[in-house]
Amino acid sequence: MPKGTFSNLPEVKRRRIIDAALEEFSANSYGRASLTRITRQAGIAKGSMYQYFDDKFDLYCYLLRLAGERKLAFISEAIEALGPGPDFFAMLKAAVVGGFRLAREDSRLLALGNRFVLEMDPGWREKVMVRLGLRGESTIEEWARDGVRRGEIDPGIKPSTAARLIWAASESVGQELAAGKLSPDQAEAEFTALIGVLERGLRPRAGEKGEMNR
Amino acid sequence: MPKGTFSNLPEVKRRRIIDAALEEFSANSYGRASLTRITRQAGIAKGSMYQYFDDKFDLYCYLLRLAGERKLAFISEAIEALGPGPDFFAMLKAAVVGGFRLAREDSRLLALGNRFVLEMDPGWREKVMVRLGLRGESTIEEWARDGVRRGEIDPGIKPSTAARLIWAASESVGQELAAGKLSPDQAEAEFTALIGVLERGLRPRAGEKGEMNR
DNA sequence: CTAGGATGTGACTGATCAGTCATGTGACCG
DNA sequence: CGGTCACATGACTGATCAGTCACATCCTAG
Repeated sequence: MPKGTFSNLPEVKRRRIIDAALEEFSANSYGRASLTRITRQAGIAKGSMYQYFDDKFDLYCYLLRLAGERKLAFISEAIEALGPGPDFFAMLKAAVVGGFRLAREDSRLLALGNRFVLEMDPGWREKVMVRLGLRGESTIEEWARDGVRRGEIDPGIKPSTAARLIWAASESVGQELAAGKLSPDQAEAEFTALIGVLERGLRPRAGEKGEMNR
Repeated sequence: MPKGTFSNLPEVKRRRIIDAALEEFSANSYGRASLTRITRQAGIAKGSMYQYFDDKFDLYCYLLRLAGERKLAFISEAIEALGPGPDFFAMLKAAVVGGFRLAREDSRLLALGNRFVLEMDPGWREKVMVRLGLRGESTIEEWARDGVRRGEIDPGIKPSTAARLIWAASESVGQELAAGKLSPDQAEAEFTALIGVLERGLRPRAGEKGEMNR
């Protein structure tokens, strides 16, 4: 976490630092991002950065937490707008598309998160997850389990299989959105198309018993 | 390409160098992989490496080409074993699962390729593709176009959508296989389950016109 | 006005890296 | 034997980095 000195900083300066760091970490992998460049960009001395954060890792985790919180806010809002007891697929689409909306606020926040999941060393990723107190991407799998229970997903399909497909689809579009190859609108349309196919594949069919696994 | 001196090397030494380089580049991203470590591991002087290759990039491309050729061999073999005029989904499954078999020969070859697609800088990836004379991942999309023509895929689904789903699914499983989180057998089973769902989602349904996009 | 804690600073340390180059070695030819 | 040529070598260069630290500056409390 940032040290007390950071929260004491005048709003403008803090903003400048966050901005510079976000710029650097969303454009480079953790390893290639340079504190030296960040401090230069923010117009502060290198030593100052160490008044505010323990080290590079600490700064990175702070930013990632910021990004995560903003994204979660978008997702929650989108889901709540759905009203009570939403269908699995409706919820999914709302969540993913809601998350994409983060790109409209600040595409660097989205890019930061996407870079994180591409980060190569799994042990390092785990360390970050622990620091941030997060579980893995098991949420979708839980939703899928509920979906099966409610008869919205074919019981012959393992929840983990459904979750993997959905996760992979959302990552695929999310990466292109963050890379700027897709506009937010295009990304939304693209994911809608994907989820349409997946829904066809996952929903139970009348008159079938569902014996695709095991 | 490697210089002439490299091909003149005694088999054993060449093998040692390839081995050390493969180890390093499959365990680290391009940026973090160290030529110094490779030469140390291979038991040669640093200068010698520059007798064999132009630079780090040259060495990397050489390895990636090796990996690509081996993988393609596995894929071709699997597809040919299918006989003439295979169904889209049969071909797809054979290709992907065939590719996975590379892991049995040398999991580092698979890991190298997977690391490449995770590599962060798109401009850099493009540079490598150009050097190796490869086109993008458009092959699957072409297959999908053929699949639509032959009525194996719902005409309401864009080939690019189908291709994206399939690519994402194979990447998802491939990454875990390369990371050692899945055995080759598990990976094969996992992908079979995924493609099962996708097939249900993509195949035309009797009595439907197919109006999912546009 | 002054003492002292809090905060700002940038030159410095030690590490690592890709790539270079002067020098060394050994094999083969005349 | 001497000369030449292909290859081998590792100390060196210049760059970059995270992180440190002795010192400067500011602010507040007494």
